[in-house]
Amino acid sequence: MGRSPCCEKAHTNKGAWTKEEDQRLIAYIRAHGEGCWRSLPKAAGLLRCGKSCRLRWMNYLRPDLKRGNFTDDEDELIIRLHGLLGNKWSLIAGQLPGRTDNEIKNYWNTHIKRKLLARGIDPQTHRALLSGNAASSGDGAPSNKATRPAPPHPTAVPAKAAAAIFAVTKPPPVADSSDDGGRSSSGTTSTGEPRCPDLNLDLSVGPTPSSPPAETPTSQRPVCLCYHLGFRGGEACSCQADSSGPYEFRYFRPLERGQYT
DNA sequence: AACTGTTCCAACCGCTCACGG
DNA sequence: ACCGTGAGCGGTTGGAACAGT
Repeated sequence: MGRSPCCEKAHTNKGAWTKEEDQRLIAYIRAHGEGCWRSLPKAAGLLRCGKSCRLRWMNYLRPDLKRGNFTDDEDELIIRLHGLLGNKWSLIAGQLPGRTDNEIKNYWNTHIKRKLLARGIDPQTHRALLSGNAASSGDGAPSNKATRPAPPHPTAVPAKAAAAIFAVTKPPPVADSSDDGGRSSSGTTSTGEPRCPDLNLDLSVGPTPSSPPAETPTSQRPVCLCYHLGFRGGEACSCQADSSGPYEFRYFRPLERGQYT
C-alpha cells in the first residue's frame, strides 16, 4: 500500500529557492492563478515538488504578505488566539492578515514561548507556572498582562469547532461600525488610523449576524469571542458585558484578500 | 581573527482532511 | 458508502546569521 509520492523525487530540486525559480513561480501564478499545485511545477518549468511550490508561494512570494517584526498587538492577539485554539497556526494566521501560519509558528516557538515563560505562564496551557520559576524573573515583561488569569479552558478546541468559530459570515451592517467609539478590536487611533488595522475579524459564535439572538437565557447566550479572548471593558471591543457575561457580541470577519495591503 | 554556541527561519516530511468519482 | 487524489496543516530539521569568548 502506501501513498504514491507527491512528486517525482528523483528529478526535483530541494533546499533553498533561487531567484530564477522564484521568478518563474511568480510569473506562472500571475498568469494562471493559484491552483492545481501538483501540476504547477511542470507547467511552470520548475523542478520542484508541488508542495514545495505552494509553500514557497504561501510563505514567501505572495504579494499580500507583511514582512517585518510583529507588533505588540499582534503578539497579544497570537497569545490569546493560541490560548483558545492551541497550535492551530493556520486559523491563527487567518486572523492576522499578511502573516503566514509558518511565520506565526516560528515566531511562537522563538519569541512568544520565551515571553510567556518570562511572565510565568506555561505556553502550552496558558496557566501560571508553579512558583519557583514564575514571573518574578523581571526581565522586563509587562506586569499587567502578566497577571491576567488564564482562560478557563486553555487547551485547544477541536479543530472543527475552531473552524466553525472562524467561519466567514456576512459582515455586520456598515452603520454598526461607526458608533463603537473606536474601541473595537479594529478601532481607530486619534489620528483616524486603525489602531489595529489588520485585525478586522468576523468571528461568529452561535447564530449568524443576520439572526441575532432574541431572548436567550444567560446560560445559552453566545459568547463574544473578543470577550473570550480577553478584550473586555472597551479594551478592544465594544461588547457590553456585566457580571454574568457579554450581552452583546460582535462578529468579526477575516479580511478578504485585497481588502488589506 | 578564529572558534564555538545560540538563535532564527525557510523548507521538508508525514499526516489528516476534503472532495469528486 | 467507499476509495483515491490533491490540498492543507503542524511538527521538525538544516543551515545561515549572529553573539560571545
